Amino acid sequence: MLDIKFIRENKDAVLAGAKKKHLEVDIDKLLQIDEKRRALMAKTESLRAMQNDASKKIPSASPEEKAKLLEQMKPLKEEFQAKEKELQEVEHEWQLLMVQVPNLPDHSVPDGDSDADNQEVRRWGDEYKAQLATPRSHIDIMQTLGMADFERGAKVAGFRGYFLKGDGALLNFAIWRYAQDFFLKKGFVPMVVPSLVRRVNFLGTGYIPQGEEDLYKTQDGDFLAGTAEVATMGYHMNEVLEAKELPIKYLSFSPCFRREAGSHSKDVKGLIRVHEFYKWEQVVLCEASHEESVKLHEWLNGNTEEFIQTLKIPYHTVVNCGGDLGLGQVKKYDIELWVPGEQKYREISSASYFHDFQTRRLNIRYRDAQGAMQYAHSLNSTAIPTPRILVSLIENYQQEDGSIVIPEALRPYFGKDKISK
RNA sequence: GGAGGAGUGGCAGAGUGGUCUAAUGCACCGGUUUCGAAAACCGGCAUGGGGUAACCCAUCGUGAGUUCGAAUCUCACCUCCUCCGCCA
Repeated sequence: MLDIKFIRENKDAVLAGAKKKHLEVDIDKLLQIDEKRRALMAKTESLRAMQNDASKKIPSASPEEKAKLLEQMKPLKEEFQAKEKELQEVEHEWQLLMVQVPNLPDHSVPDGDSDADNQEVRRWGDEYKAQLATPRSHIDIMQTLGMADFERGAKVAGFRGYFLKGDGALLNFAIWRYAQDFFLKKGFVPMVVPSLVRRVNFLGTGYIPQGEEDLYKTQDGDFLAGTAEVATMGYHMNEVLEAKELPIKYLSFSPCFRREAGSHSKDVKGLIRVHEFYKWEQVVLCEASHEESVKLHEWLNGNTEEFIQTLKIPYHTVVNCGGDLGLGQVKKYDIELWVPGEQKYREISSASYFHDFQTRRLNIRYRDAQGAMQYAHSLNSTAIPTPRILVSLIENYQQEDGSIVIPEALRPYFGKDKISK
């Protein structure tokens, strides 16, 4: 959410930002409602002031004066109640419009419509790309080596269901434990966070109202989160943080659930796009400074790049174009790993910063050096998702004889240097 | 699942229908004192909104209600605590 004062004073910038993100937003209507809201506020407040004033006089008034005051207040009260109801309705309408206003993208975000227009900013590890004439897909390799079972996955869990099995399951655990050790050296506080969380957390992080169709909902009205970001951001909701404890850095683990509504025909096989997966997520709250946000954004993305480099998996990093940014994001980097079976890069990580867009909705503040309340800034980035990372790992490390070599960095966690039949 | 208790500013905590403009303490900020610090003392200090300003309005878990007037009374919901039951 943006500050209404900012929207009033920077209407053109807000409109330009929405246009860059290819999002529809009716700022004129919002400002019109805002005008109406403020006028009604002034009216109800003055009526209430009159009522408060009369109420104050009553205790010390004589019986005659008291009767007179009560008589005078009758019409006032009716008017007051009518205005207040009207104000309530306008406030509601105002709120609905406010949560639709997108955050402004950074100047450095390229123009573009979709992920096809994202721009490569770094490429690394071409020499580690699988050099086979006809590389096999991870689906083929994993099934042959007994590492995954997709047919029974579909039988048990339905479309996009999967089982990890044998070395597939163990490799998955090895990656978690390696990632844990690697990222904790960077100074994060580790957490295991809920995936089943309340609606307010999704509103706060910006996944609702716009992205509701991609969430699983329970009969109690709660939702299953698609990322640990939701619960981790909710953790400090309605709190005033100590300035000296900033930046707060969490490494959160959780299962993630995504309906993948609207992607029914995409990536229907294998581990690229599944309804249920697991993820270590980096979440940061910092002081309200653009420079600090930018610095930490680069740092978060750098952490994941560094992790991928230790695994020697070829990747490139793209800066997402305006049309590929979410409502609250100021700027986003995606890290995409090379998938030999498809001969293209596929997303593994996403690092974004939001300024105070999320913290304003979640009411997460701190007191600055001058003693004034400030909304903190928030950022988040994938640390590592499983099982998706297995796709590139397995396909790039496949050998001519159908076996897989285990990346050196993982061997202490996996216990073997090779998976073969 | 059953019974009882509680939710008040950054924190602790008083307040049970009208001087609540929310006591008090801690924390924090400024000052006096000091070579400097601690302690002590003095002063300041909730948040949000509207207004050029004086000032006004809202907020005591959330929402509705009763009342001229609600932190205080009623109802619903949320959360926490204690006990009983069940259970990994």
